[in-house]
Amino acid sequence: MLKYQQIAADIEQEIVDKDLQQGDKLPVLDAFMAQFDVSKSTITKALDLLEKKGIVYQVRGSGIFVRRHKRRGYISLLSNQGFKKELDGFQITSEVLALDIRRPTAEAARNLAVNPEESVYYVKRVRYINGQTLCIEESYYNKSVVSYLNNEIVSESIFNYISDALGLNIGFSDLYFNVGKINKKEAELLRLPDASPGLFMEQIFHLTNGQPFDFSKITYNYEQSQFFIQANNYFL
Amino acid sequence: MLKYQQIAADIEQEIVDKDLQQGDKLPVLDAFMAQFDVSKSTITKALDLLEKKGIVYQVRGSGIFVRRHKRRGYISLLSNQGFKKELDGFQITSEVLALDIRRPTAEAARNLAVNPEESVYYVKRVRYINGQTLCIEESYYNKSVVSYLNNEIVSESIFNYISDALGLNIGFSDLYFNVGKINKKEAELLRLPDASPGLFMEQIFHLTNGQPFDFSKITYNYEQSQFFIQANNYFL
DNA sequence: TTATTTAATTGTTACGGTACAATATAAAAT
DNA sequence: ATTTTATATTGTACCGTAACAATTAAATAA
Repeated sequence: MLKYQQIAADIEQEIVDKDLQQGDKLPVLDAFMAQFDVSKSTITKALDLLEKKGIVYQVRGSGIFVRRHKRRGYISLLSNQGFKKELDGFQITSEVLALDIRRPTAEAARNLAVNPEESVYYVKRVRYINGQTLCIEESYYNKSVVSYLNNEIVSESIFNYISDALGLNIGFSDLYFNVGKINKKEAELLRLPDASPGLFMEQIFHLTNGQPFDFSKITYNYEQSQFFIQANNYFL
Repeated sequence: MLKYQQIAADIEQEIVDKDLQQGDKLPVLDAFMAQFDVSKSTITKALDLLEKKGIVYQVRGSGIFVRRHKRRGYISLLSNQGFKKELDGFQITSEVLALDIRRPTAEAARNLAVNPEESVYYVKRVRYINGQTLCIEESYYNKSVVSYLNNEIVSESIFNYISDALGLNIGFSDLYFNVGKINKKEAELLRLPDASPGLFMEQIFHLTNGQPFDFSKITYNYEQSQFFIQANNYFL
């Protein structure tokens, strides 16, 4: 792990350990320089990382402060790690409805930037949280990136598999969503009345080199869906 | 405007002018250094800014590439400028239903970090896009930041007023949302059937010094609401 | 041709330094 | 007391340098 990453992790851990709240002041730059025995620019880089992650904000002439933590139970749309096994203490489980290799839809081929003739992995899952249905998820994986998948990998975290087993780095994702009424099939899987409200999301994940490898369409149970985003103002 | 901001703006403009697409390669760092006659770290800073904004991504050993533009008609949740007058060519207008000074709700007081006894500005608006209802918006403004508001300011952009007239800098915002069914009142204002799907959003805007100044609750017309987010993977 | 190794390209980390701008604090003036 | 002015604090911009790591391209070997 690089110096600035380690320092960022240490500072973040300290915020948790000391249970610092929104607006609480952290030590000044010079203090961090002394504490970690690195140059000013390395500290600055660590703090910029924490700022991007929404952990702190910096005010020139004043100091470095803790930013608001998200409310409990909300899904952060910027963490970009797919689903984890847990969310604020709630267990997340998943049931695999389909796992096969097939021709992508035109839409999937476009978003994965693959030839429509070239077959891809297709996975359909239902996820549960706290005993309730959370969402239905249909994912297409670029086979030239994710060359092998099985039931075990899919029911665990695919993202961990890609990072750890394949040694690939997930870089960024684009996310589109809108709201509508779910259809009969979706209603059945989500155990909701037909035409209930639903959140429809499309997400395209890319490696750090820009290659898209995962195109997912997710339909959320509106009763279980609470989301969180932190935005920064990067105006020019 | 600072050097690195100007350079970022220039590069962004060039991407637009040359109509560069996802994956297209930009000149290398050394070329930018020569073009703008600045040091490497200034170019890096400009590119990091463009990366945060989701305009480009950088790959070590390979180059700097254009990132996907959002699809047309989607509202970007990270731009953080409130509503503009226009979205992808569609006119956005707004009708002011209420504008007064009152005691904040407990919720508003908490989110604005003001004393519940201390009165705040309250604004209720309906926004329209392309002749359709877009959303209902109830906003609370901290009076110690936004000391004066009138009908004209409110029906134009409050954010421009805060930036330009008051000389304040908007720093970051926290955004929460969930999906549900709209009630009778909301249905009427949005010109939708009762119990239609709706997206319910809460957003808290902060100045660069961390002070919250705007707490807004927005109910979106599900037929007009398409959203876009770009996420980056800042893992430690 | 295909695979492997080597070299060149290209962005990233980390250092050091100087000057500066925004804020906060202390001192002085009203 | 209140406002104004000076001073100290604190993060930001920009420069330059060196070494490094990931990728790509070229050269070599199988």
